Amino acid sequence: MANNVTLKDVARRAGVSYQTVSKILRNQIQVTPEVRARVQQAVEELGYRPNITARSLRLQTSHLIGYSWKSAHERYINPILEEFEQSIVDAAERLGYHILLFPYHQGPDLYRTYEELVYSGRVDGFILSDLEFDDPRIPVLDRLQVPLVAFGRAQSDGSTFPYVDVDGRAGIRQAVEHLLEQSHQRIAFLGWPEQSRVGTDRLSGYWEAMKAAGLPVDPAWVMHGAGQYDYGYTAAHTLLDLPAGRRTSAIVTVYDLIAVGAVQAVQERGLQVGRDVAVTGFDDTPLLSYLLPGLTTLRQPVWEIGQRVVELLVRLFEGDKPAESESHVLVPPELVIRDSSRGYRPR
Amino acid sequence: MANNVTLKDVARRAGVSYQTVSKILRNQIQVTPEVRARVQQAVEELGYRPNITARSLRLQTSHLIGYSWKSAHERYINPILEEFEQSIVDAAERLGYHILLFPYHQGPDLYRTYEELVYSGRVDGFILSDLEFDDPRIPVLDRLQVPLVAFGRAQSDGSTFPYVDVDGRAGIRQAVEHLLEQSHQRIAFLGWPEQSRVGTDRLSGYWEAMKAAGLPVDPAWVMHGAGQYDYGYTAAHTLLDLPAGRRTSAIVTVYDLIAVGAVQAVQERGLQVGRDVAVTGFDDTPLLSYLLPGLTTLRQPVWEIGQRVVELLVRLFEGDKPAESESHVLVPPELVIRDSSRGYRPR
DNA sequence: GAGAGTAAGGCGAACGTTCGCCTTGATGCT
DNA sequence: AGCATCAAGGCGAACGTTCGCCTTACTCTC
Repeated sequence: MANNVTLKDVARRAGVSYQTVSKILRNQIQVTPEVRARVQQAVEELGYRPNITARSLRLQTSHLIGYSWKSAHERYINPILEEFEQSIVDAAERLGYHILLFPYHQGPDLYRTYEELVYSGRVDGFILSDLEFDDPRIPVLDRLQVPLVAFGRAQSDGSTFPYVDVDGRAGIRQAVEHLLEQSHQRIAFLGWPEQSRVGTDRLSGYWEAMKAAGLPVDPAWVMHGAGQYDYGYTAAHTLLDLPAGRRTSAIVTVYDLIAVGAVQAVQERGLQVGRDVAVTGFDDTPLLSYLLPGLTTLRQPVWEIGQRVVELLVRLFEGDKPAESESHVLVPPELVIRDSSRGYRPR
Repeated sequence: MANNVTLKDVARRAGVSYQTVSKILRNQIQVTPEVRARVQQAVEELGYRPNITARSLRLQTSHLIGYSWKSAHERYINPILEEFEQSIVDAAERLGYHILLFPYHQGPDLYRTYEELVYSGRVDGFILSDLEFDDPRIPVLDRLQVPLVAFGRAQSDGSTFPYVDVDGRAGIRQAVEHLLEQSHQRIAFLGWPEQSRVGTDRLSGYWEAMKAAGLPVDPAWVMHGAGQYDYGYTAAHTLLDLPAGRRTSAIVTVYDLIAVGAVQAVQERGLQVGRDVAVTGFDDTPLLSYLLPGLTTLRQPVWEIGQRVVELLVRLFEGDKPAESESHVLVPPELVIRDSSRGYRPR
């Protein structure tokens, strides 16, 4: 239970009215040094702390931010999210807010749940992560007219909520350009299903880089799949089965685990990763470095994204209407070059 | 910003006093069916939701639980925590609470920070995870006299706060017994540093099982180390270097990544894991299953622990004084038997 | 038909703040 | 001396609930 030292207690001890104490503590009023000192002392002696609930009621703001993310299904793990969470908590704290957990589980009463949280004054706004293609949360929150910033973009339909996202296109472009520098010419792309928002974004980076280099792309090189390890494994085998003239010497993937599957396939063929076939991943998954130390990959600037998401949201709370360029932010990932894409020797 | 439909608005439309509306909605009063219907209709039409802040102020409880965990250092990842977080959010929601994130960063003003949160009425109590040997949070929160339940135990000094923890001793005992059944006789234990609370707990499970089986333990078999992969790797090599009569045929470890290192060492010797040397881990780390599918390990019942932690905490809120056995709970992990401990053929 | 009992709902107060306006007394100016 | 000015701090009200007690009117009982 909260401490029960209130303004009135402090006031009584300091011999002033409690409203005056409130104003003194927030520097909203000028008083004689003696009075200020008396109040300060009373505060210390009694251990007074302003009651946040009362303040929230009066100010009509909870200083709480709801964080909605997608529960990991079964034992799948998203390495990104923990760092993101840390980052938003850190930024929120810095700006005087706290983060309330609010996992998103699909269901018919989605609207009801959010409405509840917002109309009951529980939270001032939301941070969403794990946005999906046509995420159902977006229309719901749009309708509620509540401040909201997302990590990631949804489908580009009418609603244009503010977001901060990784520039997957620029990332993949970097990866492909890096491979081109290593004098690869035939480069495959293991992407996600065609409906995937993130997947198409990353794919376009591939196209851009190939086009800029003036290189032709064999349709067989571009694949779309839903799995992780297994998908990478079988897709890589398919690529390696192509006739010599069409066979790729490099495989760009949209996710580390897909890359791991591909590496496995390459090795099973008796080929050496890097020297014979280059492979790149995406995310720089922490644990992976123990098991496959040499994977070239793209590291998402998760910490920075978290910071910017919160800063943007707080600006919205304050009634700011940020410019387009400030409310739709893309941050490029960092290419981490390791052995899986080095030392290519064309044969 | 919160909806601004209040009890008074509903009351005006329904033609009753607002206090009556409040009571009707919470079923604290009997009214004629007509009045109830009028009120219900007004609620629906206006979209009334009780203001949580006002309720909190009146009831002197925030219905918020602070969750304090240790920020992952650098790129280390704790696979357990995400599920734990999910679980406590789920349980809290079920019981009418929400979880407020409050990462624990070491520092001199630790006390101040917690005091702030408690005395300001921000949270009703705390859940702690990642307890360390002599965790600094414990005395602080002890002094604040705030309801608190931990996932894990700290050093057993005076303060005996409620906790729910994995029974590491029982877990390791299970693992060792399983190996004994596979007719292993010389079993090594790769533990954590001697000061580690969790480490000594798990070690005692090893001793118990070996003693119960009446088997001698060579001091060289029991190792303490701080690392992860590297530690497992070098420790296993050391064990395999022992003279034939003292060499172990099984290696029990306290953490999956240590086991992975050990597996690597075993394989480098040209030995086959399982058939020649058995290895077991701890945690059933999700990603690992992609890379080392056959590792026998102990799966922590994280979901169940989260549920029980919250239930216990809510009981404390309600003024319950749970019995010793209810407030110090140990849950045994589940032994997941895979290939790394099967098919032993003594030579 | 008077008193007691009960059901339905009204009313004031309180939770601990913050905000805007008001009062008081001292000072300055002409 | 008379008036305006200003600094210091008091005071009432409001934020939206919940709680306990009170009033009113109706029904039952002998």
